Amino acid sequence: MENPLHGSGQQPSPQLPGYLASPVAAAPQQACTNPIAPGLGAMSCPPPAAAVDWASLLLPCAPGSLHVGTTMPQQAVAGAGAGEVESGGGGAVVVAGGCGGSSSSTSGDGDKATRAGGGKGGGRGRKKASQPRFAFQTRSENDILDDGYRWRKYGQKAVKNSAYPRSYYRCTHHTCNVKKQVQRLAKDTGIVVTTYEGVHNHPCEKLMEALSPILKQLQLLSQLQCSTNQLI
DNA sequence: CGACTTTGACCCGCGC
DNA sequence: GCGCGGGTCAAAGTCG
Repeated sequence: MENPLHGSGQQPSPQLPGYLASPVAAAPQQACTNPIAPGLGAMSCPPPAAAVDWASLLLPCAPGSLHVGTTMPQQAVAGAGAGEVESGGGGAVVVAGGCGGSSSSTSGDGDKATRAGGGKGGGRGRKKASQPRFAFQTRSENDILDDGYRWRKYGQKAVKNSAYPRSYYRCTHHTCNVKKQVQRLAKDTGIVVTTYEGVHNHPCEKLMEALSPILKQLQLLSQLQCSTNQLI
């Protein structure tokens, strides 16, 4: 569910699992509101391997790559800040910050990794490294959407003007600094707004699991072809 | 026992 | 300068 780009003719962002970008059937009980990725509402839905955009998944982030779903029927909101993701009900919204820090909606004070301040809370990474950022909505009963990556929750905050809290997740991969925020729309509690920030610098785990048997078959085929050529 | 979630406190940016 | 709201940390608790 989480690739807002697919279907727009754009190359899906590498940081989002390509299989989620595929127009696969949604789970029966989950009507995805994202016309670009109609299957993205299905948390329990296994990756539809046949429809995977493998190439995009394995690509590293291309700074400056497009993140906005241009074919969205609803608005695309620049700088999807927290709580800024809204739309007329039912429609999907894709929000994009610029890749490479070109258009982050936040104050853009740079990466304060070496922030002063000790004690509890000292050195907290605060806003806002300019990371590529996009948000989108899915209609789902599940807040947590299985995008193929592993996430660790590191915070939850009550959001003003919303009965539902916002949850903060971070990719569990050691070298990966991707974060995402998950929040239900106040206007339509059936809609989950997910905001990704950053770019995965590692392949999707589930993708690799799905790929491994295919790769093995490819190896076998390649070997077979080699031996066939030798015979000829 | 490691990985993960919960939760309160802390810090920072921004608007007034 | 102050207060608010958002984002993050980290200790404690939970789970497999």
